[in-house]
Amino acid sequence: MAKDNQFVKEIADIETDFPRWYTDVVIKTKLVDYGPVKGTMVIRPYGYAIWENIQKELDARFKATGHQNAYFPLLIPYSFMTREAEHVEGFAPEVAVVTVGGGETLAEPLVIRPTSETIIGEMYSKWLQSYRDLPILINQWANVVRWEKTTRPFLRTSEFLWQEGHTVHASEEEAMEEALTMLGVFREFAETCLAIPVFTGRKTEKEKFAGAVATFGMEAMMHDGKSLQAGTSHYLGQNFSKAFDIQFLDKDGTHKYGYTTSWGVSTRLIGALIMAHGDQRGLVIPPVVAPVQTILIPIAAKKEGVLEAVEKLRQELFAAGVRAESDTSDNSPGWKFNEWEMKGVPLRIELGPRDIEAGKMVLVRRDTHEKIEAPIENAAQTVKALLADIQANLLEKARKRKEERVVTANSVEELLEGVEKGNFVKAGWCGCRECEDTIKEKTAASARVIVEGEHAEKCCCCGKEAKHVVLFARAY
RNA sequence: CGAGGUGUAGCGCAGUUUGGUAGCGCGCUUGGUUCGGGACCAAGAGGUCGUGGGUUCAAGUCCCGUCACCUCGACCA
Repeated sequence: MAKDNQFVKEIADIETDFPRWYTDVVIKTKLVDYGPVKGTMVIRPYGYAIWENIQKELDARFKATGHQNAYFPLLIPYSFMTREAEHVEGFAPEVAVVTVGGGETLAEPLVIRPTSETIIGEMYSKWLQSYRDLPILINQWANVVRWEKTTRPFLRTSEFLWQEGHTVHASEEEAMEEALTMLGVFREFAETCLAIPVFTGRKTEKEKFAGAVATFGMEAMMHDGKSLQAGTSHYLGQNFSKAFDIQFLDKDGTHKYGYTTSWGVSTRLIGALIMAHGDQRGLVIPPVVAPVQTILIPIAAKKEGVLEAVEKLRQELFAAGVRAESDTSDNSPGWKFNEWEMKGVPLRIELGPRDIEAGKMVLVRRDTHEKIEAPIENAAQTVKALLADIQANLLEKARKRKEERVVTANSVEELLEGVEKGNFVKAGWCGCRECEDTIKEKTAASARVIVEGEHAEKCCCCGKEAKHVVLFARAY
């Protein structure tokens, strides 16, 4: 394989120095910049455009499953946090608290939301009267703040953008179904739009959301074989409905507590797609969410007719629904090739005097680097077909890696060997916390999800009868 | 929170060991020639060396404090 380093001088080696590669790429491609406050990031236009595309796709899916958008306040009375015991225990260490407003010390401190179960629960208790009001199916697009100790752009920041769905149902079954449905929506979205195949399943007690009865997670395999939690869906049972008095009068004339769920994905998804698809030349953005799907590069731009031909082609593509841009800057073509490859644009079109004369264009795929000559006629059709093929190819590549890099282990030693080679490891587990902690301690791997429909004889740690097969991995 | 590292022009760095006029590359501005994988020539602009104090005739350099960021670990979307 050709040395990609000859093209990219300014990005750390992706195989040997992956963390550094990541920060190099997100900064140099202008996805983000660091904010002045520790752990904060500025999402720059190129990064925000990816988020907008993610929002658009997800929002359509939420609406299609019956949800409506709303917006709840950023500031939450501190006392709300303390109403659900596990919840406050989990979140208190990382909340930011406002104590002064208008120059005066506040009577009650206000929490900047780390998540909104509490304030939304408070409002739902007001809104819910009758079984006829159910289900309540609301989503909000918002920012949240969690005072994290170590941070990295997109993956963990003090403030991040996300969506959080919060629903109330009349029965346990219905709420559980909702939690699983939304997990499925996340999964389908990840595969269709981000080209990231994921593992989904229930989380262990240790890993579940603070205040949930059950948490279901979506885990994605990154380039280095580590796992990234890319989304979660929680079945909250009656924990929050009891803490916030979310009751309704049922058909039988008695008051009952509702069953609630919450589910969300965040700007971390941008980090996920970077670390899932990127290569030595930089980003590789799946066409569905790419801010620029096709970049047109004029060759010998000052020659007569070149810029005109490029602009005509760009407009034609744009009219056909392709996010196409042209780079008419003074930089040399070679510089532009590298720049736009680093920025992960799925498809490049080179158009020079020779092509124009021959009625052709040169297309170059970001995923395979393949050069293709095609007639300028019907360009939109050609481009759309290629973009679809690139999307499919990225998913297929990721799927192959996901399948190849899952191994099974019968002992902690085997588990360690597996994760050290950059694999996900399936192993039997007795279900006790001690074994989970021991495994974490000895292998630096954590239980990502419980695998459904598979059985193991023994716990890989203590040797007792296994209750579950668990997927272990080192995680971000 | 533990260990290590870095703060000097927009970016990347040298200069600190041994105190003595603030440097280099890239980028930026102007003009010209170029253009199919990071072009070239010429002329320019740009810095209270993270920050506060101290030592000294003199501090980017030495001493004390402090802040921020990065990397690796323990906890989290």
